[in-house]
Amino acid sequence: MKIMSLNAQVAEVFTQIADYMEVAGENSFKIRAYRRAAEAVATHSAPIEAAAEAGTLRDIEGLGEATAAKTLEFLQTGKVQYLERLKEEYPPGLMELLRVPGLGPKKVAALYEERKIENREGFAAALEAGTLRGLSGFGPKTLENLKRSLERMDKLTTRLPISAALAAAEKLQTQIEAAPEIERVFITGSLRRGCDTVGDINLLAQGTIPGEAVLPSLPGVLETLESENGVRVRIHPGIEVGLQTAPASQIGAALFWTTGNVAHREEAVRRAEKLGYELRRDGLFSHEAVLLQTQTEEEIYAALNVPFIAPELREGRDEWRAADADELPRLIETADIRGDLHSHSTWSDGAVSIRQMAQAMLARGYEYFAVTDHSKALAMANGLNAARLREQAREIEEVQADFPDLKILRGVECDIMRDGSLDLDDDILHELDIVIASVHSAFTLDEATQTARMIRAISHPAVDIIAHPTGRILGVRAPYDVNVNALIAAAKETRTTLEINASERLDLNDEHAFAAREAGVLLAVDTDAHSTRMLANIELGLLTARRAWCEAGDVLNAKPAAELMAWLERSESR
DNA sequence: GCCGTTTTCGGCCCGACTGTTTTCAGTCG
Repeated sequence: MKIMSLNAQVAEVFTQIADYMEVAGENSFKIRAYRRAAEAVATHSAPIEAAAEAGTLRDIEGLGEATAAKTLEFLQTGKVQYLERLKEEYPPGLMELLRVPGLGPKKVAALYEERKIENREGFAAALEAGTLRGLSGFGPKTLENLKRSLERMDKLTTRLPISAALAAAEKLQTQIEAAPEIERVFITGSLRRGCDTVGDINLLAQGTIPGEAVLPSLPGVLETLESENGVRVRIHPGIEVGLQTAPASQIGAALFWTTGNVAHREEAVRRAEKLGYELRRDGLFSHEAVLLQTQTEEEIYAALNVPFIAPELREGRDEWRAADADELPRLIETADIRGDLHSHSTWSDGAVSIRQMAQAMLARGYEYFAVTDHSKALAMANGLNAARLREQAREIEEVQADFPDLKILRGVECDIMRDGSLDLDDDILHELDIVIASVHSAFTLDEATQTARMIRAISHPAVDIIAHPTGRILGVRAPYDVNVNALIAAAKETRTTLEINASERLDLNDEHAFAAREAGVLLAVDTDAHSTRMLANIELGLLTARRAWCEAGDVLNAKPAAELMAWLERSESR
């Protein structure tokens, strides 16, 4: 479930072609070419339709004669015949099977050709019935692992990741605000609270015409649904969007009401009652039913005798008590972030050079950033060994000379091996300014083994940050089995920082980050940027940090450069 | 299918792990 730009849609076409070709057993270089084309279009910094119009598609590296032609075909007709033919040849359900960890193209082809299995349901049924025994390549252990894989996949969320939801919501916001008699549109609900995934998108319009007059006629709306309040529609490709409207005199109450969550709201209603008020969607009323100030949310909280409670805190957790005690955190903000400590360059699998990344970091107003390319175990990502890291140091030095106002840290994202050892020797690790360690393999270890593996890495004196500690990718990969509380305890003891990875991972999630912060573990909010446009994802990480009640002091990369360097040195000598 | 300071064909293409097809094919990142 994704809201997609044309770039993303074209990229999706190429990815699908590549997937079908895998199952068809096509030449692997051809498949790679389509995957590269997908990557090229997805990360192209301008709308692909602009390049198509200007006739410059072929100038995009990774697009050649065939892929440029297919891009044009898609932009003109909304389809690519080549893909349509592949879809006729193979059941689309096979592509879903390709996503099952442990099933690759060869096994999926075997399931289809030897057992006529066409989709995940058929596969699950065959696993259950034991009819796969005797099929070449499907021994008892493989079957057991595949069963575990399916169970793990069932735990995957089907909710919309916040990145896609925000993009969709902001687009709708602009469209609705263009309507006459609508003054302003607010994003509300779980999206406003910064939840990492959302079930639907809720909007609130300040205006005098009902939502029914606007929302159903917008482009991309598939159907209009039943709704008690306002109007609800389903938009392409299946997300529900609700729109309520309120006049300016009621907008504060409506915003408060629709933002939720329910527990937070109910407590507000109870408190209002105690004070002799009635808090409703359309305002805060006294006994005499006189409308009190509700043009802003701030006025509602003031009437309830507490300071304003930020949307990210409204989870019915502990925010009312903290508000009573005047102990609400001064939540971290974008302006508090001084740098990004996790980024990639073309030295490994990044899309841009160190120099380009430096320019983008400076443009964001950062004081510093760390170049943290992959280590050698991630061979596919062209990970670096010690020799290449030393070579890279020379380039960093060159770039650094041209950026006097930006401290460039020499770092690495070092793979944590299966046994918890690191992929690089201590001598090179100690040469670096900063070492991030992370897991990119053996996701299926049992919890005790996985936890011990990671604690060994956390305890390594050279390791400063553990990146994406649970390995999840929203909507793609469930977290591996690991005891996060044990990781937090180990991080606390060794003064290791845990990451809130602000990409499509949001890992740590808000609850784990909350626990880490409570334990006194420092967090790093990093984008793991593989391109300059990904630097904007810092906002998503900050929402998670705010949901974890983080103040600037809880976040490593909110420290000024000098303090950061001092912290890194201290941590080196621990 | 893409690409070219190796320029229009012939490279691209890594390395670990795992289970099983008992000598290596398939999968993963």
